[in-house]
Amino acid sequence: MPRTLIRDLLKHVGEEVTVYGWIHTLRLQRKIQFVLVRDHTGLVQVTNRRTEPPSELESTFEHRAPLESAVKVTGTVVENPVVKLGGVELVPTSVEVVNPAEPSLPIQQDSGIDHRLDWRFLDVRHPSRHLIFEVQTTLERGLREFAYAEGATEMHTPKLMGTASESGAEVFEVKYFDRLAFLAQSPQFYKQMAISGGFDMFFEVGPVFRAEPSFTSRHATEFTGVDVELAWIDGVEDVMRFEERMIAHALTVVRDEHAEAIREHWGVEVVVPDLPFPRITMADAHRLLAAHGWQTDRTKGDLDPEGERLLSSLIKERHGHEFVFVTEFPIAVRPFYHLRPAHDPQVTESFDLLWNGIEITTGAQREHRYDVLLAQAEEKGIELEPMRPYLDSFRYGTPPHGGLGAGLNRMTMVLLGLDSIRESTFLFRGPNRLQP
RNA sequence: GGCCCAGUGGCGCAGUUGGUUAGCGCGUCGCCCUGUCACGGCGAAGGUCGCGGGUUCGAGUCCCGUCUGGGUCGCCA
Repeated sequence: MPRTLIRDLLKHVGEEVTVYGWIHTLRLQRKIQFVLVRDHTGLVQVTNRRTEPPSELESTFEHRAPLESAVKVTGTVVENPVVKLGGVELVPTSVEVVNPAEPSLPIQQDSGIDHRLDWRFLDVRHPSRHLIFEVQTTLERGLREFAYAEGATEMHTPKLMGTASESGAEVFEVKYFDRLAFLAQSPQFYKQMAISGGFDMFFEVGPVFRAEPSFTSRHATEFTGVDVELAWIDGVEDVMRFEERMIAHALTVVRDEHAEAIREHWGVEVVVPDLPFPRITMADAHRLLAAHGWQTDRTKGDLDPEGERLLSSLIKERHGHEFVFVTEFPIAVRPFYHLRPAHDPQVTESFDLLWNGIEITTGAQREHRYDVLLAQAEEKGIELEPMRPYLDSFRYGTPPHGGLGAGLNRMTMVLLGLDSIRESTFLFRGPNRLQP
């Protein structure tokens, strides 16, 4: 029998079908057995009346199909309003235990996150956890769809690098035959090189590695980055306009496809944000926050996590908006390749995008003039020779450009209101976790 | 890395000012139960309370050390 997906059973009332899935719940009574079978599309109640003598099928449920066993159930789809789950039930004619689970599962739904991560494959079988990754797929697809429609080329840049790309301190070293290589902490240099290479719009979704021993609910040592780079821009505003439209599109797709399931499983309403997103300069953000009691010992002018949360809540109060672009970061907290505006050389043409208090993006217009780029790198005390190939790419007509890097797992976390990036990462990598 | 918190049967937790056989829920196993839908009922198995040391007549409980994990800060997406 070919497979029928559980969500499609209503189309097959009265027919004999076979569903493939896992034993979700067993409710075995004297005269009748109720067994919930789950596949990735839903749950169905398998209803089996006991017979005298007991059928093969009956004793299978009784003794040979522990919870989470993989099964194929063949039976007739019967409409029955008494059944709360979808109003249909499957009256089985045969059950094949394809692969039994061991009795007594190592985790349950309310197990701690760390323990669940040890048994992640079991954890993500649960419908609400499964949904996280369905949503993340749709979110990624929405972002990609938009970029494609705008004319982007999706590129794939190396994750092995011969030199540390930016700061050096936060990259992983790996053995590379008889020398050292580094894991890419962003496609930054490569995507700019693509702009120099004549690609008008660069798009990449790929792994990003950070050797930061950060112990927070929003950090990982490996995560999925969404990178965009745009050529021939007139200013950083073009980058922000691109991103807000891209996010609004992606969230529209997510809402259309998952709003109901997200409400059911996570109690969250998917909000498609209005355009444009609110914007505030870092200087204004400081003034606004100071007026609301924010105190910081930071001297360099960046926001701390508390400042980010407070700013987001103030913006939400004033504009009813979950997003806010913070612009014009001071040069001290930005890398050498960010463009400095003529009107104020102490700031950069850059931004962070906050979503409900969490930083999900950093973006900027880049310095495309070779001599200025060199001067800014030297000013930051950066060794030039190791990044010669990058610097050389600016010597032959690089157009003005800018772009952004966004964290896909962070976006999913904020979207669903999850309390940790561990939840929105299938197999999390952190300072204390390399397995599974 | 700093600070804070936690570690008790397979899982989630309780354990009162240190005091007999360390409880509860879920799960597991056995028996019972005419439609359940968080199914229900009865019974059973399963723990040297993270590890090491100390205080005490007596430590899950107090002290020191250590390991593991969580939260937060720094840093960032």
